[in-house]
Amino acid sequence: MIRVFIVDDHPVVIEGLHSLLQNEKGIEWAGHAMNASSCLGFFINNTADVILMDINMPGMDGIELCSVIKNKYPGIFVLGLSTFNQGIYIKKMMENGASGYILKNSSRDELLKAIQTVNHGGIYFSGESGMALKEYQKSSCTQLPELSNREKEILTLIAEGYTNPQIAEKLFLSSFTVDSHRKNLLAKLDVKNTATLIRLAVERKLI
Amino acid sequence: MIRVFIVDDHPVVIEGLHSLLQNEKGIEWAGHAMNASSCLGFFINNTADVILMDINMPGMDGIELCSVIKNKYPGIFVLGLSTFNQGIYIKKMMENGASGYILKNSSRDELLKAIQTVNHGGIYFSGESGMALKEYQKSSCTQLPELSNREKEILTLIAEGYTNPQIAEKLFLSSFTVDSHRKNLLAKLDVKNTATLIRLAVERKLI
DNA sequence: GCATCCATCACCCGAAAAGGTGAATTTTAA
DNA sequence: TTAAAATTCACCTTTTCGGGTGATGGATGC
Repeated sequence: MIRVFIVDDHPVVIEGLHSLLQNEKGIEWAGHAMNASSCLGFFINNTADVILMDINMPGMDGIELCSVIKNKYPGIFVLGLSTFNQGIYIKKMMENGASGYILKNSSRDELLKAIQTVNHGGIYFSGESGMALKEYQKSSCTQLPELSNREKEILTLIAEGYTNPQIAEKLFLSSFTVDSHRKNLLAKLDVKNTATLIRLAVERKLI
Repeated sequence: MIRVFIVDDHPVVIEGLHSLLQNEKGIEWAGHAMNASSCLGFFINNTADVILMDINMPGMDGIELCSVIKNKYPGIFVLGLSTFNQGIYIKKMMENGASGYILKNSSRDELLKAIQTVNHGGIYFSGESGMALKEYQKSSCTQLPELSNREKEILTLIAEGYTNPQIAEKLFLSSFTVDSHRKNLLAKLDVKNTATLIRLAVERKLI
């Protein structure tokens, strides 16, 4: 029996999910909340296995609530829930400990599949949101200024810990040249020093 | 109709999956291969929607094959398949474009669920492998030397691009002190300069 | 009580990075 | 063909980094 709790500020959604899940064997309706604080209040004296959590809510939003819940109750699995397919929110939700993400207009089968999957520790994305996540990750990479091959090459060597003279020796270049490329990298990516350069490069998977 | 292709060097596994899937409506058996090269050969003149791919194979392994397949045929979804629950392989497989991972001893239901999920672009992890992935990520972080709170604080500020004097000002410390912590970070994490320090920190999620 | 780690501060020195400016050649794209 | 971008090289200055060494007080733990 999987105890499911809902957090959503739209009564329609709560009702809809309730009617979808109420006759489902294996699923128990643990309760619902319409904002973050009443959700946290519920979990002081009660518990559940899976929380279906809206991302957009007044006050504390789903992303923050998710983080709080997972810190306090790591055993409860959170499934993100939203009307729209917004990669950036999906990503943030996952970074804050969610186990997956589904759309509110998902089919009953998909909803059940998602609940069952996350309930035993799995990760679930509905097809469209999985796509959106990949799209987002792609777009967040391509919106960066494009680097030339030489620049990428030098960026990689910087990340590997080589200094300008060492890179120059490796690539049969003057140390001045490497320095120029390095400065161009800082300018192009709009960062001030090696630390931020490498952080950006790793986070955006440029290397 | 989802066309499923299997790559596995164990005849038993192929037979087992075949009998599991052959009477399933919505699933079509596209074929099988027992090594990477015959798999690639198949896809020259044929296609499929989902490939169930063993991770451990003689010759080119599943991780490499997955990468090749996804480069040549991005529309085909790959589902990793293995007997054991090894986080590191799961992670590599995902980095090479797989859409998920299941264990060979998964239930028939789980297998179908996984195939359906990845077929429409979703991401699927069986409960145990999702756990293993998280475990791996955790363990790959904890095997690093532990940093003190002050060190973590300073590491974060370095990654944000602040110099020693700027950090000193922010934390009401002497610039010498910040420099000491910085050198300790380099020593503890066994890296030679800021570039490798930040790369490690971002990759291992220390910040 | 003593060892260990943390956090703090200090100094010397050489190497490296970063900011600025300028310029030649080659490649690429419009 | 012509303009733009990439690649290459050069020098100057100031700041920052990184290696080494050493010291003090406080907390923690055995």
